[in-house]
Amino acid sequence: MKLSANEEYGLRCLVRIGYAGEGGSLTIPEISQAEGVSPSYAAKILRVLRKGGFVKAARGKEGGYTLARPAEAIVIGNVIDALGGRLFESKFCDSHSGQAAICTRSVDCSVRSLWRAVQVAVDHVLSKATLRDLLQNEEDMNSWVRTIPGPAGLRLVQ
Amino acid sequence: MKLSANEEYGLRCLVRIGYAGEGGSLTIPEISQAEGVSPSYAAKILRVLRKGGFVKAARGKEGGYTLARPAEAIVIGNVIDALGGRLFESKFCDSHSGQAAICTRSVDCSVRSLWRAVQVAVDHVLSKATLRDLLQNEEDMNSWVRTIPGPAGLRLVQ
DNA sequence: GCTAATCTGTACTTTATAGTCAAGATTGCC
DNA sequence: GGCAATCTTGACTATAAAGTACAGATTAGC
Ligand code: FES
Ligand code: FES
Repeated sequence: MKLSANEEYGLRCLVRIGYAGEGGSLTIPEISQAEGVSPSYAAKILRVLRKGGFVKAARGKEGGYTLARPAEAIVIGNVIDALGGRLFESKFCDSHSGQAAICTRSVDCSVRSLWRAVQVAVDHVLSKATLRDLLQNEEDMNSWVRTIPGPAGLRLVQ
Repeated sequence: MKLSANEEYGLRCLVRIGYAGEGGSLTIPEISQAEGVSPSYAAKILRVLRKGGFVKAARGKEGGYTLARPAEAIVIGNVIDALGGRLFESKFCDSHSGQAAICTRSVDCSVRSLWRAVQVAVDHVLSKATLRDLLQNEEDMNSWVRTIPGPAGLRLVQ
């Protein structure tokens, strides 16, 4: 259960573009340098973000990437889904092997129920966060996190 | 953000051994067949579970694997940590690149705050689940999940 | 139209994960 | 002791993910 490189850098690139403000744009070399990844790799990641509909690209001189929508309309959960897929999806149980009593896939499996619960917990946080929320400093973000109803908010406070 | 093969099969193997009951034991060929993985691979996974202190192995004829502790004393969160590591740990931000305003690693990063919140949400589910909880059918497990305070429980009900 | 800056797409290389294999060590039983 | 069933270990191969390279297409400005 790790973040993939796509997820880690993809989200950071998106935040970086968001920092450029309404209509502001950044080029691949700029993003690349800011995030400390190679231009080639940045291009690869930005392609995913573009295909996901989160950024728009302008070619040619004076080109660059800009947000496809206002930051508050970009839900982080959707971004992560585009960059790295979900932890648990319905087809998950079609792909793994094992027949007997536990994982009869689609009949009766307590493990599946647990994964589903974890996915719900993750979604609960990521579906509430928008890019707008990430365009603030860590302290403000921590305050925001505490506003999430439920444990994620509560326990972060310690 | 995917489950690794270790996590997926490791947990299922552990549940399988749990099904053998108090003091009951299973051999690698048995586990392998039940879970539909090769004996070699089952052995590799069981080694991780053994080193994590979740199962004990007996060699020789009449050997096999058995739970190292009662099922209710095995917290699934710990099992997953042993099998696949955590989503977010403090050293996470030491390893990624990028210097400028967002990810100054350890100074001020809203993204980090979000990952931390996700980790907390995951822990909230996995730290409450024990192997005992998984030794029941899916319906009972769903009921159990609903007892988790907060969103994971609530939203699974739909 | 030319040039330089930019994105786009595909193919490639490198590295990490997944999965296999075989030789060795331990134990119970006869 | 000898045998067969079992776990243990490290090295090996295969596959997927991460990261790079490059040739092509688009655009602004002159
Ligand atoms: S059937 Fe998918 S985890 Fe058991
Ligand atoms: S410093 Fe680690 S995610 Fe930004």
